[in-house]
Amino acid sequence: MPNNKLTKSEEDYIKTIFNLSEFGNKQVSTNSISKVLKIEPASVTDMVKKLSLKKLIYHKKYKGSQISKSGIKVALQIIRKHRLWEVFLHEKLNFKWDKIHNIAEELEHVTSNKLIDKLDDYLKYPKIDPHGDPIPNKLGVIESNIKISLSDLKIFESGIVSRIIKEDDHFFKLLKKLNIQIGTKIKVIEKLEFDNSLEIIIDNKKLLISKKIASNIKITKI
Amino acid sequence: MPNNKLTKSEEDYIKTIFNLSEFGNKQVSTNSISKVLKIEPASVTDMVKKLSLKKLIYHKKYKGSQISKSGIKVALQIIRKHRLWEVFLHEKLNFKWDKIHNIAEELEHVTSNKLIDKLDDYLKYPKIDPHGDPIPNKLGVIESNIKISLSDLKIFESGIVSRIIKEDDHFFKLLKKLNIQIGTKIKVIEKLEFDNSLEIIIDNKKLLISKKIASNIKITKI
DNA sequence: TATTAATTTTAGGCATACCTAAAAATATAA
DNA sequence: TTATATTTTTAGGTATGCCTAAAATTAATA
Repeated sequence: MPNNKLTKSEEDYIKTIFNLSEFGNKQVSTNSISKVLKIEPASVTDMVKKLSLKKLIYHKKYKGSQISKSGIKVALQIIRKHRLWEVFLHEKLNFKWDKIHNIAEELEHVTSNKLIDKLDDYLKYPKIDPHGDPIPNKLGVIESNIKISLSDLKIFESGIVSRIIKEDDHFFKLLKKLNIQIGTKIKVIEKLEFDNSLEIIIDNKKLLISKKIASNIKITKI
Repeated sequence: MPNNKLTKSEEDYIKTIFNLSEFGNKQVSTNSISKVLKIEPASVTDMVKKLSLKKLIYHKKYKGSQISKSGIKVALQIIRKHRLWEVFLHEKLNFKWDKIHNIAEELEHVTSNKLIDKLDDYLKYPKIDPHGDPIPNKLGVIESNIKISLSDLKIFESGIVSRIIKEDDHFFKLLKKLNIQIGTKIKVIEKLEFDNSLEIIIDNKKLLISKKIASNIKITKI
């Protein structure tokens, strides 16, 4: 039960731990949090203790952190805010989809629940954000939809890009150059044994992408 | 020249000092800042020193603070953000005009300039916010319009309510009860010598309001 | 298994932005 | 003009959220 309002920092940690935990199932290491948030491990330990006291996560010394039920609840609401603001920025203010993440990162910490519910209504209750990520509803429920990683597609299978996992400016730029965005149709025609690169076809053009790139792109099979 | 980004606190102080200074003309006392922000005078002194170092204000020990040119520039941009968000909340999200202030108070600190310019465009460059306050443009320029206090109206003169000065929930509720809002037409028919109360007519109904109420309502004469 | 390497935690510090209590300066009133 | 009241500042303290360096624990490897 999250009684008190959380600080921006606390919210950032909860969101990160949730994202790393794969829906609360995995233990999350101090180091991994440190890397995502670019905060030293020692500082992460401090905060992780604090969140543990607030029962938002469970933490055992040297054993990593696991997000609690109330932690998940909190995380889903932050993610809801983030993604609704992304929809707003993209659809209403005409921001390019690769520019919205950083701004939404700030807007997600604005506290009013009334605000986010009215925004949701204004945007007509969207189900996914411009990156293809699903938007939790007011109760934190996410409508499930089947997505797999592009790197898990088999040879001669095709799919529609529905989500970009790594949210990073460099990666966004790369995708732009490759003409890959949400909605793009991709067919895999070869998987190289040498380094697991994928040969794919987009708009009738062949190109080669690394395993790392492919595993950061989620698609829905067609 | 404001080089570095300001913290939320610094922005709150700058805005407050600007508001108290009547467009940079008046010295602002440490006590008055303390009262508006509900922060102890000793803490105000700390911050005022800091802002002075950043050349956003001039401060002489025991003599009060005066906002500088670059301070005014900063203040106008914060005010611009605040009022544009108020327009958004009122017009797009259908918030009642007496509910928007607190939310805008948070949104005004979101940093992206690109965001606020796109919002301005989306809202079609509004000139006033839902309280009737003018919105500075990108360059900080405010379109002037002649407004006087309702308490300065003479007997048998009329005006349209264009601005509520005191931003306070109790006052908003009172105005609601009196049926006074932005756009309301008011005619003064009597000024009582006893306590300077005003007898006014709204919608053909007579009522009595105190000097204090009247001086917190700005109108444009008609 | 013993040693080395990596991870995590503890301990002690720092900046921000607030606080209280007391001192200094200024303003007001007798 | 002197005494008193008010305002403002100084001095010292606190919580938050970060840091570095070193110690403790766990993991990897020879």
